[in-house]
This record gives sequence, C-alpha cells and structure tokens, in this order.
Amino acid sequence: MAKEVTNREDNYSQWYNNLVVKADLAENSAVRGCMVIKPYGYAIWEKMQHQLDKMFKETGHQNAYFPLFIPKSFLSKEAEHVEGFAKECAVVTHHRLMVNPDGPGVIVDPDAKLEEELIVRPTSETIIWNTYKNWITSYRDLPVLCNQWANVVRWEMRTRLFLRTAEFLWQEGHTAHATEQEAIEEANRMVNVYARFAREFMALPVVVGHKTESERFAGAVDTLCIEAMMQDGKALQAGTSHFLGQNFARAFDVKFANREGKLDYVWATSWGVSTRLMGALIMAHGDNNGLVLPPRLAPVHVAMVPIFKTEEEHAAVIGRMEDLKDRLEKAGLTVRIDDRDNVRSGFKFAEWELKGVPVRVAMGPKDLQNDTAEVVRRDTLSKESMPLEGLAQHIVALMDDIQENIYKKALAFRESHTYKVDTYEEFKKRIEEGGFLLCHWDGTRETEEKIKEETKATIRCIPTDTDVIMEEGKCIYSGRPSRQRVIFARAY
RNA sequence: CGGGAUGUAGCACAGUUGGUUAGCGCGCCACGUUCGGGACGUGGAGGUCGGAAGUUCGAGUCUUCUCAUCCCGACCA
Repeated sequence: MAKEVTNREDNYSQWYNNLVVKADLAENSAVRGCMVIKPYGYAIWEKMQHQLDKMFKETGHQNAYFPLFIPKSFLSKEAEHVEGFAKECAVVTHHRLMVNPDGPGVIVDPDAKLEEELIVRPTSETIIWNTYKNWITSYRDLPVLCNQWANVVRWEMRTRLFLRTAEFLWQEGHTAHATEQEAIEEANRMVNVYARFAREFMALPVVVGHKTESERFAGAVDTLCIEAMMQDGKALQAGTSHFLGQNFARAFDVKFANREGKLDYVWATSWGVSTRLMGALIMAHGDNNGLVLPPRLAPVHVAMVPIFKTEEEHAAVIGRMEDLKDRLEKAGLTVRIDDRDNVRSGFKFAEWELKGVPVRVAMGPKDLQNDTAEVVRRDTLSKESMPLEGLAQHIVALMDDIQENIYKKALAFRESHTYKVDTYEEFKKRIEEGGFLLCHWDGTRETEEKIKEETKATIRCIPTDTDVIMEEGKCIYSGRPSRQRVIFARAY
C-alpha cells in the first residue's frame, strides 16, 4: 500500500498539504479560500486557545466580543489602516434575497440595498475604538485590557490551509492606556507572552523582534513579532503585538482627563495570534511519517494498540490496558485504547504516528507472558520493551522528555540554518538554500525593497532578544554603516 | 488582475484518428482466510464524463461559450 504522507524532502508544500489532510486536521471547503477545521485539528486549536487564554488572564486581560460587521465609514478613519486592508475586504451591500422572477433560484433583492455598506472585519481596531470612545472619559477608566476570540476575513488571492485562508480564527487583544510608556510596556509584555507560549507549549523556538517600517501593521507606530523557522528554511511570522501610539485614539476621538485634569488622547496596543499557529506546529515538527505533536498540545497523549489472536488474549490485554489507562489518566494524560477490529495493528501504528500522538503502547501475547509492553516515542520512533511495573510513571516522565526533545531539535535546526552573511554575493547564494541570514542593513526602506525585489527575501525582524547581533558593520547592499544585524529570510 | 494547465465514482487517474454496455487503483459494503509495522481472496454498490449550446447517423473524445479548481506572478497574519 502507498505511503499516506509524501516525502518532506521532495516537495515541502506538497508534504504539508498532504499531511494536513491525511492527519485529519483540516480540508478545503466548498467556499473559495475557506477551510473546514476537522475535529482532530480543532482539538489542537482548543488546547492552544485554552493555554493562551489562561496566559492572557494572568496578565490582567478580560474577554469581550465585538461585532462581525464594520460600517465602511469606520474603516476609512485611520488613513494607513484603510490602505493596508482595503484590497482584501468582503463587503455586505444588501440585506435580503428574493425568488428569481426570471428563472430558478434566488437573486439579491435590488430594493434591499444597504445605505452604508458593512465590511466583514479583517481586524477589529476600528469597531473597538469606536466603542472605547464611550467607555473612556477619565484616567480612572484606564487601562482597558480586552481580548476577543473571533473569526476575521481577509480576501486573499492565494490561500493555503492554516497558513493563509480567507477566513481564519484568532484572538485579538486591544488595550487602552493613559501613558505612552504603559502602552509600550503592554506591547512588549504580550509579544513575550507569545514567545513563551511558542517555546513552552508549541516547542517552537522563536525570535522576538521589531518589524521594519515597511513590514509594520497598517496604523501601528511599532510592530513586535515572533518569527519561527520552518523545516524548509523559510520564516513564518507566528504572532504580532503592535504599539499603536495615539493613532486610533485620534481617528476615533478617544480622549480622557488625566491626573492633571487635562484632556489627552489614549495610548493603544493590539496583539494577535491565529490558526496560523497550527501551520507553524505542523511545519516545524512534522516528519515523513506525519505529525509530531508536543505533549502539551496533543489531544491524545498515549495510544494503546492491543495485539491478540484469541478472545482470551484480547480480554487479558484489554484488562491490562484499562489498568494502565486509569493510572495515566489520574496523572492527567489523555489515553485512547484502539480496540477497532476492522483494521490490523500495523495500520493502527501508522495511523497514530500520522496523527502525531507522542507515545504509543502495544501489548500482545508475548507481553502477557513477560509482564511487559512495547513503548514507542513519536519524536524518535524508538521502540522499547518495558516492564509493566512502574510503566505509568515512566510514560508520564516521557511526556516532558518529548516536549523538551522536540524543542531542542527545532532549535538545533534553526541554529544550523542561521548564518552571518557579510557580502551581497554570499547573500544571494545562501538565500536559495533557505534559513535566517543575519546581515547588516543601512536602515532604509529603499535598500530593503531592492533586496526583496532581487532575492524575494524580506527583513523578518530586528531582533531584541539576542546580543549576538549587536555589532558595528556595513550594510550588505549599500555599504553604509549599521549598528546591528537584522534577520533576512524568505517567508510564508 | 496578467501567464500556464486541468475538470471522468468519495480520492487519485486512464480513456487511441469520434463508434454502440465508460474503465483501473485506493477507499466503501458482504463473506471467508488472516492479524507483533500500512494483509489477501471472492462477490457487490457507486457516474446525468463540470455546465450550456453546436457539428454528426453517432460526442467523454471535435467547435463555441460559460463555470470552477490548481500552478507561476502581483497582494498578504
């Protein structure tokens, strides 16, 4: 039988698409550019949501919900913001259908035209700031620290499951502060929450940094981001946190009386991560056997496959598995006993690997005799026959090992694909192989643009969290002086 | 929105210079043999060949129009 997943080394995109579908995470829907997230994929997203939500609460945030529709006039209040999103908006123009008088089906009722069109939110800054205007009058009302879990729509030309879909799920935090300093601190705090989430839960090493002016969010004064490296050497922006200055407060006239009794505009931030994180998870850890899930986000931690010939053997194996399952569940793990009788065990092994379950336990007649079980780790695919005695504790400890190991593996990959590059010749050669290129840049938009045109590489970020890059040098393109290196890469 | 390609069963495809009852593999259903790394045999179900119009005695095959999808660009979390 043919392998379910194609070879990662042959065609990374094909491998990715195949894996998303075969591992039962998501599929394309009947609606152009939109995806269906299947139960198994959604279970992983829920785990992410749960953990992120907890971290938001710990940093003082509350959840709220704002409308899906944004009046067109709202979107045009912040000049850069409109320009950034205008090209990819879904617009509601009518509110009624009618039976087609000239044929079958229904048509849009021409009499039901909206006076002002509604935009399906591509992001919620405008509707939220219009609302905050009513909430804030005094410094005593600040800060406002809200998050919303929602869907947004961006009419993308080309879409890919999880990485870029026309509709996607995300969370967007929107905060209002009395001082610039406080808002800057908030933007920093949240990008670090994202970085911690990526590292500790997704086992995904990320670089924290500032976006350059041209890569910045439309309407932001400063955009912070976390950037990850996928196994084909391309960069993936995994989360962003924006310091919005007073731009949106000015656009929506949100003023407050400060301690001195003077009116001032509110300082703002917004920050978000999306279902794109699913794409990052898949591409960062997956292999030719399928998904590799970090235990902290795996919907199933342990899959047990019984092997038997007779009814008696079956009953005995299942009995022992139930016992082990109880112990593991008491320790907080989710366990599945795969007792299907319509597929063979070899098929089950392959399938649980495809789904990225961290640990698999097989038990058969030999194990009944020896009081053992076969334990297989998904990250290393190493097989070990182990005594039942103490097995539960061992498996619980394995979860931490696996979590740590896949992080280290991803980190080692990133480090071995990160290069200091000092000449443009070398840059052009290196970029073809993928990876992060640490280079000096003269800080100008023009240079960045030229390099992008000539090599398809962009500045992923100006890193904040490493001192390796703080050194004097000369721009690889213009030769002008530079005080630190930035990260160039081709990106998703 | 430019450049290229493809639409045939749930999926992936074959189908000759037009020829009668449209095929293979995977999957699905039934029965049997199997079962420690993706089993095998036998039987079965499943199609208005993307849609519309045209040429023809006859169209999956030729023509025109149309719709949709995919790839390469431009755009992007």
